[in-house]
Amino acid sequence: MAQEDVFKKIVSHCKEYGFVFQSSEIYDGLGAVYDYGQNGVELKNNIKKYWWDSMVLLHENVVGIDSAIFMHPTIWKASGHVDAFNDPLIDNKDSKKRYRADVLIEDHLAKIDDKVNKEVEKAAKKFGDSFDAKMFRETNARVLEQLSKRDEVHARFAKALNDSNLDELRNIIIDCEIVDPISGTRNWTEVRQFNLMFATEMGSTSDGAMKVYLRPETAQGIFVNFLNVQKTGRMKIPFGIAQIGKAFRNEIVARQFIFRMREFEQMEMQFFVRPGEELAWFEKWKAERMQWHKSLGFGDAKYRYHDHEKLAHYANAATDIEYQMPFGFKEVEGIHSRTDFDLASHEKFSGKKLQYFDPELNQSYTPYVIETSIGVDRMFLSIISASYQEEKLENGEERVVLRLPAPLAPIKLGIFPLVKKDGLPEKAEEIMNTLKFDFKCQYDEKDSIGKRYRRHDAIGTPFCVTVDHQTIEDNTVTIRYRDTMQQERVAIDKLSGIISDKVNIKTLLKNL
RNA sequence: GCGAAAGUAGCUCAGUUGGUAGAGCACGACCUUGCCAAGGUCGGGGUCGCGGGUUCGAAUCCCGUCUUUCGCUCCA
Repeated sequence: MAQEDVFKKIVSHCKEYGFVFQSSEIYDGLGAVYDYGQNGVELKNNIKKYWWDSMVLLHENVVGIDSAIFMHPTIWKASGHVDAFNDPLIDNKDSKKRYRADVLIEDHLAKIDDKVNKEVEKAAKKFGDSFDAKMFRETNARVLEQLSKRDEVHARFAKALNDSNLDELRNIIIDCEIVDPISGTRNWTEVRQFNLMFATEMGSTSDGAMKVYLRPETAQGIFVNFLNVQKTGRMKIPFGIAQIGKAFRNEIVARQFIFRMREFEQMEMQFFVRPGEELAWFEKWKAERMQWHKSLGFGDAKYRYHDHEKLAHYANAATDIEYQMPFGFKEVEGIHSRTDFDLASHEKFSGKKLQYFDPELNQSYTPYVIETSIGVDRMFLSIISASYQEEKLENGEERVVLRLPAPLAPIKLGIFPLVKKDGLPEKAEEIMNTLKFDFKCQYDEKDSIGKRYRRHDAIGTPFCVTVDHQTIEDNTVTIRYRDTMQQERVAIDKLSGIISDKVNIKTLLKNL
């Protein structure tokens, strides 16, 4: 089966079995926004718990917070998002290609500069050591004109950028007769601004409302609380702050199901270290995070690192952990060495000192930061993709089974009476009522027993028990395993012992 | 945003040159059966994405629009 078909089936499966629904579906949907259904939310919560516990429970020096989605707007100036998330874009109508208008102009100006410089060099050769720019200008009207035209465009460009004047950017492209490198034409659309941050207003308009953004990442909530946590928690460097929460990006193109959404959830941890020690910590977290993924048992070959060659302005090392999705290897988690960029920038913009006094070194410094940032929804997709299997059975039939790691499964145990009479439903309910405090159980008496097993295969339930007539006599049930489809007869009071360990997040954590 | 394709029941789809909408699965009730998607009877569910137009009559033809998917593009 082609990979795209597998992906389509996974998307359908997610809807059919209550994992993921398109947002606002009865109103034709809302682009690139999705809702998690009754099974999806359980799986997602389990993923979050696995991450949270691996960070906060297993590391004495990592604590969590839950910061607000709304933050002071200046935070996004300090973080660089206000500038970096604003791209003026223009399309060429012939080649159908899209360009950043400012990059187009910059490239053009670089070419002109190059050309003028060559002319100057040529003249320098001709005039020898006695050459100077003034002399050259006086003797070469043509180049003089070029120089002045160049300076004029540079000035216009700088002003247009400063004013965010989109029309002027387009005028420059037209006036400079910039052509599309592919189509070679000058058939351009308008320049449009794409702001990747969602904005809303806070405060009543009569008082003068303030424009606030929905956070495009959770990390800044951690940075601005760095001192609060460090002081009140008496944290000593090195230490980390973890957070799980929603983030919002107004993506130009959001595609591939829940892989790229406009509203999504992140699990981020910022780890504060001594300057100079950041690269060693970067390597440590890089390895540790990979181990977290591999512990799910989907096969090590499904994961790889992708080291960044081109680094963002704040980073001095960066890597992605990629997972082999049905549509190729894709980033699931990013690990970045962010230097002191964020804390230093917030110091500058807020005017508050964000430093740590290190008693061992007997000095204060702005800590360096290693960030681990993982998309919950991408993780969800990778787990569903890895777990979804269509199996050919010995009898020639096919079954669809979600081989989720048991601790992540939405339902841990299906409880069925073999028939809907003879007191079997009552007995099944009784078992349900004793076990439901320990893990998520689901009772089902509808349809044949085989059908009920298959329904639970489809949502990844690792265990099902069936109450039959023998149960009434000797208090034993059959337990049926999802992966092998094998059954065995066990005493009811042994059930909890058999299942508990296998479905506990602890089981995953102990592999780390 | 550009280009292409698609949109009919919860799902997968059929629907003839235009004549008031169908199947399988799923869902609900009951009967029979009882360990791997059983059989039977009955039943619920659709203003055919939405809005206009042509026509005596539109799921079907025309225009517009919305949404989705894929490609381009972008991606901290």
